[in-house]
Amino acid sequence: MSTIRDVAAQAGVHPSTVSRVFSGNAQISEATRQRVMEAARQLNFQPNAIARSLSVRRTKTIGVVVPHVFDGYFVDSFFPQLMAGLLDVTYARGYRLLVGGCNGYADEHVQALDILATHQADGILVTSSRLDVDTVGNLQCHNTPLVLIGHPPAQHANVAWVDADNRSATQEVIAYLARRGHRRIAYVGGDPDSSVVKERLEGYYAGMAQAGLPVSEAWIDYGYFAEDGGYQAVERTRRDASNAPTAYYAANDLMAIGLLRGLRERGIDVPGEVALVGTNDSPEAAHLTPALTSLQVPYRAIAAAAANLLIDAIEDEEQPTGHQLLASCLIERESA
Amino acid sequence: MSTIRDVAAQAGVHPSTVSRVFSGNAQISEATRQRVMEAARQLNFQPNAIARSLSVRRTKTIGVVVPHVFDGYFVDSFFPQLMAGLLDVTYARGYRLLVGGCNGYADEHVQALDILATHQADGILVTSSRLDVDTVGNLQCHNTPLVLIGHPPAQHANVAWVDADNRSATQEVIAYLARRGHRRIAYVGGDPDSSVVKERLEGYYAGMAQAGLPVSEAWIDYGYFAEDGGYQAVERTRRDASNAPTAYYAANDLMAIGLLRGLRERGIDVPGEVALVGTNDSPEAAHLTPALTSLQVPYRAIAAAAANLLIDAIEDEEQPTGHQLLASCLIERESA
DNA sequence: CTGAAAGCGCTTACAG
DNA sequence: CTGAAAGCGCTTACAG
Repeated sequence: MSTIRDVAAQAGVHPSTVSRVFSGNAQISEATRQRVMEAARQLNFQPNAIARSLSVRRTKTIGVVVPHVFDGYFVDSFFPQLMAGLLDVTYARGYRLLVGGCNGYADEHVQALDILATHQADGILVTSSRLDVDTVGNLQCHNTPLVLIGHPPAQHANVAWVDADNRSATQEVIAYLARRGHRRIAYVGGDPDSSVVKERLEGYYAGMAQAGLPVSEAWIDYGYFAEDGGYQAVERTRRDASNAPTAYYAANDLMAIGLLRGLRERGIDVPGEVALVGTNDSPEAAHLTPALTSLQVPYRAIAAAAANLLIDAIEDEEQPTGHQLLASCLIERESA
Repeated sequence: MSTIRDVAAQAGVHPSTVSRVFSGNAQISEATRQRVMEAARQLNFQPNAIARSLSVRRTKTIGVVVPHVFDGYFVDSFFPQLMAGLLDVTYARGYRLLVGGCNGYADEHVQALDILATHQADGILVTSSRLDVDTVGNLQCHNTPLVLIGHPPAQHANVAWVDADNRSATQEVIAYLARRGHRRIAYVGGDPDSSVVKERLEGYYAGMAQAGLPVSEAWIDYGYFAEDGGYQAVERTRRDASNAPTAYYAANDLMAIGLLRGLRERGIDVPGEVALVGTNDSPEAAHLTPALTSLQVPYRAIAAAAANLLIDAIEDEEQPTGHQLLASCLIERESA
């Protein structure tokens, strides 16, 4: 690989001149620009991005760590939509995306911290749904720009974040179900430690309260975001036949599919006897029988908004601030 | 941010000593290691990865550019499985993944070249299904390690690649259909310029020939990998009712879903009157009615194998060589 | 508009 | 085992 030096020699100019023609923003006479470009072409020169990054202290890269910790992470639509939104804006704005893997929630934070601390990226997006106070604090204390996808812990109201309207959207779903005459509505929530699940649970309680409906603890279950978890929730929520739910809200479609299977096995007709609403509008939702009514969460738009917030901050050389709550949309199909 | 200098000052040693304790592989007395670590802790020091990269000429990053050019790219299971496989091995081997977007096939190659030329990554994975000779040549002439996911053009037999057994797997599917008594079998292929589609078409012809079946041009159609393309293929392939196919093989599930819709609209029963086989075993395949028989392509394993090949080459400081052909597996369900 | 120099923050032969 | 120095390949005030 040739360097700026080689090109300079070839073109008969100083290396700094070569640097100037490649960095774009400098006054260079057309004649020398030509000479330099020609020399560069001959030597097949392209500036080394790493050297440039070290010098300008900017990598044109944003980091994200993906927590493929639960079964089905790469099957659910969350991940591809997240990447899609991130790539939409990083590409448009001339950035690249540095993706790190991890092997659990704790490690997710370690990896994110590592990307920040070692300056591998100009800023970082954190998607963890299990953020604790310390983690956010640690992430913030490197003053590299940081934006969360999801809500921050209450103590860190100052970090920038963007999220879906989990609480109110869930509340709306419950209201929708109540309007259709359901009184015993179950909530199948996924990982109980995740903040989304907590927000949705709040929305569930709010929706029930608003509709004047009592809540039985037996209706609240956690399917751990997996198909089998949804399946098992059927058994657990229907032990007392006289108190069995007539409607289920599941916090992702995978669990809704498990619920559907469990209900079908018991000969319970959906939506005839029991209504079912999933979340995420996964590719399979439209193709189930009955087609699954699902709460579509705008992950792609959320990811894009987060990336924009982050890049804005990077380019303005300040910590990102503010937050955005994007609206979900209930896709009504046949199951409810 | 503190640097190696600050830590050296604090610990009363030379900067090179600090470097040595952090680089791991150097003889350092336990006493000075302690002093250095303590100083680093106090100053919250972590080595700057960019500076290190410049010095060692290694980024511990591999690049990939994702071509979200066709409708449904982020819906199909190819993309998430690809990322899953890549993350599995990059994570395990201490690498990160640098992902670039692009806005079309031509740009895909520009981006890949850019990542290489600017040394942003130690090696690159190319997933393009529309590789031409020049592109591969250009990519190779930077002698950064390169591995293709998919077949190389014939002229570049020396690049390393890993792919699914597209040709023979498709041939097997045709044989399977022929064994079940089908004689008029259609091929709905996706983007005709993509190499996968060409390989599958070869497999189709081979399968038909092997079964002693004539092929009618009317049975070959391109759905451009989109649901609607599959839908439209129904009309085009059935103009001559007496020659209408009794079985369809579609090169992805999205198109198979479109075919299913088109057939249903015409009152044609699947699998009663017409058999249908898709490709990729997308999440929705199992949940369609009838459940879709689909050729499962081991994308995650392919991506993992490619990443391993690439990282092996990077660490051995040589161009990767060889290739791997991973077996697909027909998931038999109800549609065929 | 262009050159000469110092610097970005590490690493690593070379001595001792 | 540790220090002093040169180098990785750029950028960017500072002069002129």
